[in-house]
Amino acid sequence: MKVYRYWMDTGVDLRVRGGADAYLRGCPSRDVLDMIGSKWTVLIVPALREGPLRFGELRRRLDGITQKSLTQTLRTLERDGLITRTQYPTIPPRVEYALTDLGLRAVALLAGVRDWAEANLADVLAARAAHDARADS
Amino acid sequence: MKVYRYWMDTGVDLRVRGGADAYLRGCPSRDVLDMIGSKWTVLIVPALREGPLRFGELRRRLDGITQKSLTQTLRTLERDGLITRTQYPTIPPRVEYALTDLGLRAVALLAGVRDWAEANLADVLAARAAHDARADS
DNA sequence: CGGTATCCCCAAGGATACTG
DNA sequence: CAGTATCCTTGGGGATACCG
Repeated sequence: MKVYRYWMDTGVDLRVRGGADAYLRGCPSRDVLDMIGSKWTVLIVPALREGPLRFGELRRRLDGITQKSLTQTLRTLERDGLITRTQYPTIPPRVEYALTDLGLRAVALLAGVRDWAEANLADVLAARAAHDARADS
Repeated sequence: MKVYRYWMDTGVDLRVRGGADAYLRGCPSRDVLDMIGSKWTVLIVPALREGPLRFGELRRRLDGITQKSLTQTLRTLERDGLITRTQYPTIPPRVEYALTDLGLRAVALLAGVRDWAEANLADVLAARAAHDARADS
């Protein structure tokens, strides 16, 4: 793990670690970015913060999501150890999803992203507007 | 901005703010996530931390990147106010890219993501391995 | 209720070639 | 040197239909 210590905060030549492809594919940044970059992850994980939810409850909360996308995202989150899936053998079936400790820590990460957005998004949007106003392209 | 205060840390019914589509498209989470989720942004922004770099220097540092992707990402970052582009009218041309204050603050955000990865990625990978080991699917 | 299975679209990003 | 232009591939995610 330590070999990646400076994977995104330094200017040193990254190629010294064995080639760009190896760097890019091996670097943990991809993993974590793919996780939080997933369209629904950022909504599902915080939604479970207050306690477990059933499949249908999640679907209603994320009103625009399709069954497939919800199932898919939940499976990935379960595989990555962020949530647990508990199935009760009743009829009709009842399935509950809950955050793990790791999932709870992910909420904290997302909170960091949220805080950055709240603090800086106005600047981003202003810069974008100013740039677009200079529509000399 | 305040209307989005709880865009990713609460369990309240998000639909109260006018429907899921409006929520999803209007929510700042998309903007910031698209920014940091871009494949090359997380490498370009920190690369400029030590000081300005020329186009070719960036390309060599991000060894696997294509000219198109580099140009594209730099244009987006410039539009969002994270970097500046300075062109010197010499022959051959010389173009330098540098972080703005906003860009510097983005480095801090990326550092937060990095810190999370360093602290928790081992758990994610372990969970994934354990899940895959139960290959009863 | 809580899924699978299938088809489809489209935008991000790579490969390649050309230029002021 | 620092790009633009063009073509092409890939896969995330939506729509729809069916199932234990």
